[in-house]
Amino acid sequence: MQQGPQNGSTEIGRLRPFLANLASHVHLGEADLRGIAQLVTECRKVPQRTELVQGKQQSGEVQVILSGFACRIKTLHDRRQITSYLIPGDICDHRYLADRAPDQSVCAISAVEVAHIPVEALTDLCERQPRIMRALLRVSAIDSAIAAEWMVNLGLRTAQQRVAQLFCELYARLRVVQLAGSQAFDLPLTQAELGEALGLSTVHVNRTLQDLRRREVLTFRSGRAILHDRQKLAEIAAFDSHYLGLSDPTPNEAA
Amino acid sequence: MQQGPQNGSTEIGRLRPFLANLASHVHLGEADLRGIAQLVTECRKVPQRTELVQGKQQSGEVQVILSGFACRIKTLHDRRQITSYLIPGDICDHRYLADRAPDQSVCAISAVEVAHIPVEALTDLCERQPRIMRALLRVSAIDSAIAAEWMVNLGLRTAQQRVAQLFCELYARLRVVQLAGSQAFDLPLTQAELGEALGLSTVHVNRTLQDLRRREVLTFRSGRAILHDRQKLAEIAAFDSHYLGLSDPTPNEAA
DNA sequence: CGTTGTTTTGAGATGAGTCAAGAACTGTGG
DNA sequence: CCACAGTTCTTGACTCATCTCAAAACAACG
Repeated sequence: MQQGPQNGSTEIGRLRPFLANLASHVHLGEADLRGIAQLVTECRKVPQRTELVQGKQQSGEVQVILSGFACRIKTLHDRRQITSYLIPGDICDHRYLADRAPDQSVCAISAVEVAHIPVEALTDLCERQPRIMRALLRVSAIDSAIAAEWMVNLGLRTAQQRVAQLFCELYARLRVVQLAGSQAFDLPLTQAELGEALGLSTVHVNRTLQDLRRREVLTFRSGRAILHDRQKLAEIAAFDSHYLGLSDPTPNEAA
Repeated sequence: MQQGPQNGSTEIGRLRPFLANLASHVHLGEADLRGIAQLVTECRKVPQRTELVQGKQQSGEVQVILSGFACRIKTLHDRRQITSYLIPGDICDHRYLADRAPDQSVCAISAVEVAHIPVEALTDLCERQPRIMRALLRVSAIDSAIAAEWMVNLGLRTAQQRVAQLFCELYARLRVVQLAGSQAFDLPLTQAELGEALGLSTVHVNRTLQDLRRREVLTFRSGRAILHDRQKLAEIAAFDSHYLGLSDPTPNEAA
């Protein structure tokens, strides 16, 4: 299950979502991609419900989701708040940038493949390739922007709107890594897990989903989401994708 | 009102809160401080309720709060969500690190003094002084950690707990910049503004504050907060200051 | 086919919101 | 120093979105 560094191209294959994510913000050349791929020291599969990162525990490695879904979690008493969903291509914890221990734990929702990259090696690479540093900073900035949007969700939106906005967001993010079709995508979450992210009880998530289904806007069933009417969904959510920074990457600089 | 670069020491005086903030995470020497101070191109006072930063508008400058209070805001329809409070020493928007336009606007709550620092000059300085870069990244990481904690607030805590946690947080943060006494601090917010941050209606904030006052835990009145019983307040909030990263800075490296 | 986890339903409870109006401040100008 | 206008804070009464509890209906799976 553990594997040493491979020849670049194999790793590039596995890392595709991550590289796509980075490249969607800053144009990266073949050399950059290979450079990143070569830093991967380990690639492991973890079963669902496993803790990938323990809060308050520094590790010297960055973990990147290659496949499957995970989430960041904060716990209060015995209740959990999901502070973000991690999809393929996402970095588990951005605090490595500041050389700090994570303040949240990360938990696999489905079975997940993660790549490990030593922080030090990554930092070195960044020094040599500022483009890569920029890409990492942008990814991190977007992470913050998503957090802000989630605060709006929790603070201002109704249950309907929260669900709608979350599905809009996930659709947009999954498209970047080619994991969403034109109107559907896989999303291996339970309604309980949706509730933990949206600040709603499971029961209420259920009722809200039923309603959206009845209105033929969104169907979410057995791990698959179908957006029957994206227009309408975005309207309900008052969704403005701007915060996801999905505009075109800064113009090409080199190949 | 606008001022060119001054000799270092004057600027260091004004910038004290910012420098204290940075230095609380990474030890910085005199030279570092002076270096930062010299980058300030402008120092302006703005009246309360002024917009300091416009969302979606890139400016090439970082703004730092020197005195007074401000907040970041996201708007939905015509309702506002305050996504963070900015106190002296805080950076208005961290997206400069990623060369991106801010995605939130920043608004002065009280009259505020802000320093402007050109991003480019700052970036240059960071390249020469990695310690400074590290400090900036940590400050930004803490900003994210605060955001996560606010999500817990909005998603999991009751009105009581939200208010309690917010006051605990502000107390801790204000202490860093020497703006909180042992059990009281100035906080020029209205109850409505508290509500916009906490996801509560003004009326409910009012009732909650009254309750905390009656129980002799916290008094918040005419812009001043008195924490009669910090212990109790922290208990109510289930406050764990860990996320603020207030531990001692990494050990001294140079002067 | 029993076990376990997830989704649905129903019914009743409640925290927080809304609306509306009055009281208490704050600052301003005469 | 007072009167006035504009906020901000309080209160009361009523509504409502969402929660809790509890049990039933489904699914998935070895």
